[in-house]
Amino acid sequence: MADEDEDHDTERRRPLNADDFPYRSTLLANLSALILLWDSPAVQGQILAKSGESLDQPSHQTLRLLLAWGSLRPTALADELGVGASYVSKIVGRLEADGLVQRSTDPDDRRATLITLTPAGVEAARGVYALGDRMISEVLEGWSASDIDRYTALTERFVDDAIGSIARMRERGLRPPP
Amino acid sequence: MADEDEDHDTERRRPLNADDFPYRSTLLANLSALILLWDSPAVQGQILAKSGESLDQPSHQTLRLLLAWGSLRPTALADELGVGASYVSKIVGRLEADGLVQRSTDPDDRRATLITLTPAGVEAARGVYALGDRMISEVLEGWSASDIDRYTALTERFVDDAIGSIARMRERGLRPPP
DNA sequence: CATAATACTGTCCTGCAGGACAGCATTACG
DNA sequence: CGTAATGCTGTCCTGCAGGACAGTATTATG
Repeated sequence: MADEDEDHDTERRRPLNADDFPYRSTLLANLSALILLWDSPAVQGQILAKSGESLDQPSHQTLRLLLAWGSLRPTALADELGVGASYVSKIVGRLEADGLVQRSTDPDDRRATLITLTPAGVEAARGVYALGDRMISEVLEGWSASDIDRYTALTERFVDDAIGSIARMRERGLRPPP
Repeated sequence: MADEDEDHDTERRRPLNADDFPYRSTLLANLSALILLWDSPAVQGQILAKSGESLDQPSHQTLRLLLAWGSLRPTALADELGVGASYVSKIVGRLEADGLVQRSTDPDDRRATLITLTPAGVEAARGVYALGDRMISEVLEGWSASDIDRYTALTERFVDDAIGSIARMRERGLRPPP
């Protein structure tokens, strides 16, 4: 592993050509590209490497969810992750053993459990974002303050609206049209 | 399955509280939220259901990558997906059997193979995005045309810059700092 | 107060994601 | 022209993701 040629073929790869995307706007194409970029092993590998080595993907996702939504019950978590309850139980068990989350009985319904991030868990969850934060800073380097503000505000609005939209989609139910 | 109570607990869940995110801006938090939303089983389930039933997740991802980047060689694909070459071979084999992609020898290096979407594959890959497109339309329903334009342009710029940034990150290598 | 329904956990088990390796082209190097 | 390096595919194999199910605690229903 001495003189390993590292420069891949990034150069020859043409980034998204908007003409390939016959959509109402190029917005979806770009949002998708964003997600592809974020999900690429280059980025995810870095992130997992950063965030306390031993976090497997579901734990990682769980921390993100807890940071985003606050305390959640295992069932909600299972819903969100799309896995069975017993599997969630195991994930949470691991995270609890690592001292990243805490279980407590829901005072409203003492059958239920609330999963909450411990301070260490918040730290870890934020650590997950640390690289992203640096990346974003780097990306925004050439931007004017007003462009940043504008983009931030629009993204915020978009996310708010999207949350509403998805909630409506859920209410409509998931059965596909006949 | 008669009177199944479907309304989850969407209501009680407070969406992203920006104060939880001690970042330079709320941008990262919102971009992350966007990705969490997109990755949620509610959305992904819909998308997979739409797009010709039988697409498993890696195939799905492969189609997205091919649509985004054009023809790719299996090694590049393996790189991008973060899996081994032999596994890619299997995925591509399945897609080829379904008539969605086509293998051809790379004229530049006849050892190598180029994977390209067939017309049917392009169709399928676009189908993957169809729901997203509808969702975005719905989300943007209340937006003014100029806000949409502004947001689209800013997102495009952001993605372009991010692509550059990630390319630079790759060149720097992936070794974590000591 | 008895029975049923809901929320979680622990144990057991299976399928298959996905790597290791060998094999077959093609190209690069001396 | 021989030997090594590179690109892909097929076969074989394993680990573990993650479900089914039974068990326990709490709450709802009549």
